[in-house]
Amino acid sequence: MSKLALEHFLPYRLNRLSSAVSQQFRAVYGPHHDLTVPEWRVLATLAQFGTMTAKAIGKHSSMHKTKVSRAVRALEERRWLTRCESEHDRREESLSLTAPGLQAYGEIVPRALAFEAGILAALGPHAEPLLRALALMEERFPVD
Amino acid sequence: MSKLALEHFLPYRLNRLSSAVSQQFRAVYGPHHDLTVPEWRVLATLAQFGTMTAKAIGKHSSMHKTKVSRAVRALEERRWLTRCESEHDRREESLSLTAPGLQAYGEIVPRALAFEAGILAALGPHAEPLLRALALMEERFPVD
DNA sequence: AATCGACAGTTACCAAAGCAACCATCTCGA
DNA sequence: TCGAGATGGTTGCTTTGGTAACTGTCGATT
Repeated sequence: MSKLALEHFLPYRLNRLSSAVSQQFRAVYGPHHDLTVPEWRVLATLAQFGTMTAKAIGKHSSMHKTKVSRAVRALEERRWLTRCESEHDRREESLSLTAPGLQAYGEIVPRALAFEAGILAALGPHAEPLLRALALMEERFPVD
Repeated sequence: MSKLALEHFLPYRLNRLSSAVSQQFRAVYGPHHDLTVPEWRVLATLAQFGTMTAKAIGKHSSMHKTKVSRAVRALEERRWLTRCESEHDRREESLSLTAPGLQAYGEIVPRALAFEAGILAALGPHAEPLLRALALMEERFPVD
């Protein structure tokens, strides 16, 4: 009978690693601004692209529309984001960051990049191959 | 102001990939035996090591004790697992798989290995570096 | 042997995520 | 122009996961 060692099994390892990295990453924005992961993703996406709709945010950040909806509301209550009804289609809303939102983003980004750089530096020469392998796997497991 | 592209950000990419792989993997044991991920982990761990306690399962599969507790109960109700009070310490229970549990495991494992092999094959020469990088990162983000 | 702190495991409670139903609006075709 | 289906977004329900409190047992110290 074939055997399987869980600790060497790829899906398990990816899952474990992803959780650990996410949890550590929370320390980057946690202490100052208490964000959830979906909120962070909405913030980052809006900062990256400027004004856009909830649908577009969800597509770019791989989040279900309910997750986006709730994260948007949370950021709105924090005054980091404003809604503005699109004039040519009143179903959708144009979302954009406010000045405080942009400022918070500006504070988080350098630390986020430093966090990532720290991991890549620890990988040293293995960083490059890892990123290539990641890209290949992302291609194999595309966004739904 | 520094910029961050979410789709290239390592924690995001790991998280996305891990979810996608896990979801695809559910198709491996999903259709025949409807297992959750924690249940699969308990099954795999018990099959790997034979009789052991819930605490030990949690440690090996990186799961919180409540997750283990619930997965164990679910497998017990399915008659895939039996509890047996340890005689030298009545706080802990010796858990082991039943014949049906072992049989289900035996059916799942080859397909799980094939699933993993498929991914690694698609990575081709990038597989080896990926695994090395994974190991390095696991070292950097150890189990709590 | 009585008690205190540690420990295995369960349960209760709360936060987060997904699914499905829903509302409002748009588009397209008769 | 009006009706049917599609679409952006929200809300309610259910499932899942985590934290903390609890139960019962052990080991050690007295």
